Amino acid sequence: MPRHTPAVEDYLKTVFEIEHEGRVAGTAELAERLRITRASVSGMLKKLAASPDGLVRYTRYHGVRLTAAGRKVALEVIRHHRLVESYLVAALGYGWDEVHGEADHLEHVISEGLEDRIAAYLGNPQADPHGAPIPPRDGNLPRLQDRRLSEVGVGQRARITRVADRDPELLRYLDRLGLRPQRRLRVTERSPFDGPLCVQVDGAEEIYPLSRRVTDEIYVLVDVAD
Amino acid sequence: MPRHTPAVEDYLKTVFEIEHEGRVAGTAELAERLRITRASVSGMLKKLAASPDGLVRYTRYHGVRLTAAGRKVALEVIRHHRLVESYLVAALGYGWDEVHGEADHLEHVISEGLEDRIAAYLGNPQADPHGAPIPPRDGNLPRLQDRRLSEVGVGQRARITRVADRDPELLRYLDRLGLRPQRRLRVTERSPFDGPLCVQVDGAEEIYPLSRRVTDEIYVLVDVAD
DNA sequence: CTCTGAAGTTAGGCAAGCCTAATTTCGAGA
DNA sequence: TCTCGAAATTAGGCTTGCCTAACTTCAGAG
Repeated sequence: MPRHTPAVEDYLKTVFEIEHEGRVAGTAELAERLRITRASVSGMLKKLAASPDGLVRYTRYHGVRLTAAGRKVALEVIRHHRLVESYLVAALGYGWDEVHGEADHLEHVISEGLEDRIAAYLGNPQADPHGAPIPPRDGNLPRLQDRRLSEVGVGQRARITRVADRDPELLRYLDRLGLRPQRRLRVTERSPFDGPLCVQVDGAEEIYPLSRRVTDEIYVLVDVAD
Repeated sequence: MPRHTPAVEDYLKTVFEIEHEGRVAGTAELAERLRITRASVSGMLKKLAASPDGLVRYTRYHGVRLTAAGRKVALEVIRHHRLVESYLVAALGYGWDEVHGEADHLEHVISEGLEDRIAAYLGNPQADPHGAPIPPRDGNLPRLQDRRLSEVGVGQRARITRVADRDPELLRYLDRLGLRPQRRLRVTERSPFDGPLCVQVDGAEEIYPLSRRVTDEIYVLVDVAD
């Protein structure tokens, strides 16, 4: 399989992420997430779709979709990213709030051989330090049935599956509260009008009120009552 | 200090290496080592010299020289390269013949923070797996008084300081013969007309005949007889 | 069904870096 | 000192990927 430029890899990765959240990737959202102008995105999408690599299907004014080939490249980039994050934490003492930026650069430069060695060193982990699943070498990304903490009702118990990794400040905050993947919690209260949602973590005493901005970034698996 | 593109970093690194071998970096040699055309090198040198960064002094038809600023950048890149090589060998089980290519890409992407953590993990090593000295964080590269094995006279004893790291095949060959940094050897014979030079390694029985192509790539410190 | 604002596209430009082909300069030897 | 081949440079062109400014299209509200 051919090599792609960092820019192309970033587009594919981002399209994948948006699709994985269940939306169609549009110019505006891509532009915002890639921190470039909409015009630039338009131009790039046109070129990508015209390329013989066939990574993307694109209908003017109606967004892009990854082809199977494009999805494969995106998954490789994401695998690199999440393996690197895991490695930096496990082997070099990084905090989970420090690895995202570093991985964003390294993901494009890691060879397949280095990827393999890192994966082997870590024992082929299934998730990165933020709980995000690591795609297997040539497989797909498991579709987890988790949902935002902001959507959980009062009284329900849940287990944290993952948290957004983009904002280091948020990560340090969550860390202080013990809101980490695998941790269990219970929603004790929800105020109306996007008011704070209160959680009790892992049977501890204290109850934390969390803003909408925070609960939107925490994903949980709600206990089934049967 | 400003960031530079991988291309610029590669130019500076290569100019440094040539200067460190005691020559003035000319267009032809840079082109060959960077695997691009002379025309491209000419153009880049002009731009580099005209840039306000002042990394390089350049006289048309007479080669480039690094300024203090350029030398500093070059040393940082080389430090990255050699730390990465060392790390891959020490922490991820790479062979010394496998790390050069990987490091050539990673050297441009490593942050200062990652550089520090790698150096700390390794205990601030002074040399990479091929024996090449690692420049200290903000210092210069020690000028070792070593010379090519091809210049050593018959009967002399010497200690290997470093070997060229570019050719993986050569490295595997040297490895098989035990010709590694710190290893001691004695020159037993030199045939005329660039014929083979024979060495006995570390008091072992066997004597290996080495071609000029090989002895030019091994650097040694000859024992002083006093 | 029309209007309008948000979303998207096109046009034109620029910097980085590379290329080939043509030309100039250098410097060593006759 | 002249010449000539090697070394270097210039001229012109291409791709990638980004930009701003001007425009078009879409889709939802009235």
